[in-house]
Amino acid sequence: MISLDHVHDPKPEDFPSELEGLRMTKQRREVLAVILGERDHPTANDVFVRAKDRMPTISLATVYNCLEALVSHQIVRQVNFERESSRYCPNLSDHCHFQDEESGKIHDVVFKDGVKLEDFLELPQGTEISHLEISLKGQFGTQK
Amino acid sequence: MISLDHVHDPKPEDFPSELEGLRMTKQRREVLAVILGERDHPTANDVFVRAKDRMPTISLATVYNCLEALVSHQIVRQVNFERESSRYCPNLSDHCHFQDEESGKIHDVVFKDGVKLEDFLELPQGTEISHLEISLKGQFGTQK
DNA sequence: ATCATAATTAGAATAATTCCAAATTTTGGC
DNA sequence: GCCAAAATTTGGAATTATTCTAATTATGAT
Ligand SMILES: [Mn+2]
Ligand SMILES: [Mn+2]
Ligand SMILES: [Zn+2]
Ligand SMILES: [Zn+2]
Repeated sequence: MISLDHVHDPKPEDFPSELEGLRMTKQRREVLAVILGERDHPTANDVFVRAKDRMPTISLATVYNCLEALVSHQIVRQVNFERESSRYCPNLSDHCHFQDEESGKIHDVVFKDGVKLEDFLELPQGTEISHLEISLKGQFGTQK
Repeated sequence: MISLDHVHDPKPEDFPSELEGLRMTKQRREVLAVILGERDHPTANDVFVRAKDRMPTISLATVYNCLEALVSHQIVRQVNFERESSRYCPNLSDHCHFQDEESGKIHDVVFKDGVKLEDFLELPQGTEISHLEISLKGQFGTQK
């Protein structure tokens, strides 16, 4: 697993020409830079609008193509809340998502130390989990 | 909270004329009977097709209206897997969903006894959770 | 029965995403 | 560097789940 998590305000040039076996084209770099730059879980359209700032010729289809490439190579994560449009998250560590219903903002939520999913769920023996998504909504705590 | 969970192969007539403050119209009864009858987490269109058997005049718009009414009155639950169409579940007890990638079938998964969400997640103090969805995908265990 | 309100219906509209076919860019071999 | 093949990008069309609209029908209260 790569670790791009610490890269704040990244420039597209910061990325090598290949990542996780995926060719890093100009557009893919730009899309990745957008997602790493402001970690607010943007939608595809958000990414499109932001990417156009530095790359006015990029198309929405390309943004979707890039997102799909980045997700399938596990460079970014796709995040879903019910039937809302998908959002994208550069945090590759184990975590889930909480949406504050007042602000609409999405927060990363990490698991407590040492907890394993199997400790929580009655899963039949031999179950192999390939994908897990936990999404919460509610009122974010005022205190930190 | 009502408990319709034990009702197997229900007839629309089994339901009272009002449930959880919701008027039980012919169509709402039929939609609910479909969801309780075969507990395979049908999509809206699945429900529509099945409902038409006994009520050939029902419309898809009505199925959507009924589902929205039943969900908002907490008589059934809406279940989402990534960007797939929503599915509907009559099990009102606390549980989450596992989709077997081989068969596509969705299984209810219950939480182990006594576990609380706050034991698993680093949530800021004062967080109020109004909605929670946990969706898993993978290979279902061959052994029971 | 009358009236007001709520629910149903068919079809149109919406919107996120995917598909398509053409144009462009990149790559690797020479 | 030049060329052919392969990969990527692009604009626009297509898809599809869901929502909306406006007309019709059913319900419940008086
Ligand atoms: Mn995912
Ligand atoms: Mn829900
Ligand atoms: Zn995240
Ligand atoms: Zn269920």
